[in-house]
Amino acid sequence: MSKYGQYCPVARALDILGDRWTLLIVLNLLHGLGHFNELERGLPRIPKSLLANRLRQMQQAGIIEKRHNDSGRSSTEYHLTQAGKELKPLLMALGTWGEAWAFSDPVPEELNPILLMWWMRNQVRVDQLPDSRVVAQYDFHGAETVSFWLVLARADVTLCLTDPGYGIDILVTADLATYFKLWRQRISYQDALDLYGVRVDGIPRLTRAFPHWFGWSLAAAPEPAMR
Amino acid sequence: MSKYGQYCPVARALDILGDRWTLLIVLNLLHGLGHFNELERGLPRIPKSLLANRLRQMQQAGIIEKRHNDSGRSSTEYHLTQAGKELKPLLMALGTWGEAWAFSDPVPEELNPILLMWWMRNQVRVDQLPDSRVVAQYDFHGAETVSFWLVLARADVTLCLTDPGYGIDILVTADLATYFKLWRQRISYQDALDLYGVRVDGIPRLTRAFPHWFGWSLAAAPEPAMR
DNA sequence: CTGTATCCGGATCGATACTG
DNA sequence: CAGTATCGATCCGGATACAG
Repeated sequence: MSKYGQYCPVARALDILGDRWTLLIVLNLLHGLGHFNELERGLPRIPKSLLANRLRQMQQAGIIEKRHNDSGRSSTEYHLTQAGKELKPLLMALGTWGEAWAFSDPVPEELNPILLMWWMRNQVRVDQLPDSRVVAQYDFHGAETVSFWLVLARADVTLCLTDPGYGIDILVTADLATYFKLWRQRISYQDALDLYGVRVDGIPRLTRAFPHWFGWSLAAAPEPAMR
Repeated sequence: MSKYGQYCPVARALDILGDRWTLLIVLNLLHGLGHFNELERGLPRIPKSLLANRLRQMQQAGIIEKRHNDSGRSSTEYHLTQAGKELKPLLMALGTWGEAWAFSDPVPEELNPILLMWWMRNQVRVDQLPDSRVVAQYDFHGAETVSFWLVLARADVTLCLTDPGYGIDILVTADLATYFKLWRQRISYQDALDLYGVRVDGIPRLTRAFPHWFGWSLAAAPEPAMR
């Protein structure tokens, strides 16, 4: 047993939550990701076997439950129980502290553009999107230049690693580290455009609306992600 | 490196705080324990070497600092930095969640009476004590019967494993598991006396005051620990 | 008494490969 | 899509020894 053996609420909580990856899995579940492979995408360095173990442990601890949708083709889904949902204040406290005391500029190992795109995909506020589908291309230049595409529609948001072929409505061009900092609100949207060389090109109707399409689900108030 | 490699405030916070024992060390520091051996007493299962490692890491992470009191004989003291002090809301969130969702009755391995006595010693509100020294003897019966003594004075509170020899002013008799639950406020002081066989004997002036001598440092409001 | 360093067996983690 | 299996590297727990 890897337990603390103390009759103390904090120690008891850490018995359940203290294992590596556990709280990051909860964070992903709070963001609405539920499938095994979705979780894996959000936790790039986790071994599959460890993810499977953690999910089993978390189920046993009563913070998540597994649901089998036999009817639909995408079968298994993990959901937070009430106990799991009530971890949100804890995750917010962690995030607040991390922002204040552990959030210097990104280091090279953290500049994984696919993870950034995945985060953005998951934070799209579909209710803010225009009626017709929008394709946004992101060109990131950093160590090397890479491109990704987001196909934004109310019914579904898809992240593509190759041009989906519908034509480009919005072209975002940015330094990768800069865009990470923008996404994390370390710099404002206006400063990103004015001072940090981020470009958002397309017809004005779309580029004006663009910064309002992304949200910040763990923030207390549902503010625009970028402003 | 045992880092998550994500540019995310939560992941960054967990890079620093996620190692085993780290948050429990912070908890002890928040309770005012500062010496190496005090921390060791509050973390009964931690290897000395691991405690030394963690303190070094925490120092490097900037959440604690080491102070050498060359003048006094008890040399080194560890203190929380501002970053460390601001972990208090996080620890409180952990405690709140743990109380709500992970705080069933104690299991036998958790019934360490010395740890309980140590917690009580550390939570004495010296300002509530009477002017003259009080000796309280605790007789715990559980798997076996054990006794401890608390010498309570404004200037100093001492935990003894043998009778200090000043005479006994207050005698507390209780089942060990029951007293743990009382200490953690899972049962009220009144119920402990009326329903759970806890006895507090001595002259009325002292036994009436007794439950107000202990505090709950992490609680938001400085309420009496037991009522 | 306080604090640190070292050693070792076992548990956990990380990376890769493989399966239904 | 949703996992298992395997294996070397790392970390943890416990004991012991050592220095101011």
